[in-house]
Amino acid sequence: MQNQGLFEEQQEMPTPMGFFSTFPPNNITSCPPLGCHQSLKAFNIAAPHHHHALPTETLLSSLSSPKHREHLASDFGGPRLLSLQRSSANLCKKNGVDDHLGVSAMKMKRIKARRKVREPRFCFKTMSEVDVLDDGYKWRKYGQKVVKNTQHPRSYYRCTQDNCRVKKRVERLAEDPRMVITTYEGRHVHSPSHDLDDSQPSDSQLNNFFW
DNA sequence: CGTTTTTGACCGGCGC
DNA sequence: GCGCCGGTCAAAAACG
Repeated sequence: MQNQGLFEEQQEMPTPMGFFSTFPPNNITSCPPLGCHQSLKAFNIAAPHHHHALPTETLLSSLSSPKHREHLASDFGGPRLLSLQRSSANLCKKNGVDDHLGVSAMKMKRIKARRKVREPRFCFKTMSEVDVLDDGYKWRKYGQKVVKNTQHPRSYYRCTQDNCRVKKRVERLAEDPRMVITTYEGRHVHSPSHDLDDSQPSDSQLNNFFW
C-alpha cells in the first residue's frame, strides 16, 4: 500500500541534506500537521516525522533575494509560514529491457523512465493571496488539475532553464483557501535567473544552493 | 513571432 | 481486469 511506498522513500534517503542545511536544526520545531497530513498524502510525500515547522523568518531568509523576501513578507498581512517538510526520492526499481520498440513507444518509454525518478521534495504552507510566490526562478506552467475533494485546482510548473528539471506545484488548502501549499521537487542547476535585481549576488548564489 | 498558458487526452499506479 | 485519480503531454490559444 501507500505505507510501503513511504517506507521505501525513507530508506532511499541518500543526500537529502541539501535543502535543510540552510535551516539549522535548532530552528526546527515540531509541528502539529494542522490538517496537513491529508495534503502530504495527496502529495505522496513522506511520513509525518519528516514534517517540521519553521519560523517565518527562516523561510524568508531562504528566499533568493531581499526583494523577494520583502515581497513575501510585506503584502497581504504577511504570508505566514505554517509548516515545512521534505521528502526524498523513491527510486525506480523496475528496469525492463526491450529493444524492438517503435519510435513512439521508445519515446513513451523514455518519458516513463523519467517519470519514475522522484527528486527530493520539499513543501511549505504560506498564508498568501497570490498563488505563485516569487522565488527568483522562472517557471512555465505545464498543467493544471482539479484534485478530488477540493474546490481549487492544483497547478504544475517547471523551471524554464534548459537542463534544469526542477518542478513545483501550487495549490490552495481545501480546509483554508487562504493558505497556499507550494511543493518543490528537484534542485536547480543554476542561479535564480529571473529578474536579477539589485540584491547582492553572493546572497542569491548562496541561497541558490538550497533551492 | 517567440514564449507561455490553457485544456483535453493520455498514461501508469493503485484499490477493489 | 476495470475504474478512479494524479501527473504529464502537447496542440491550440493567448499573450507580449
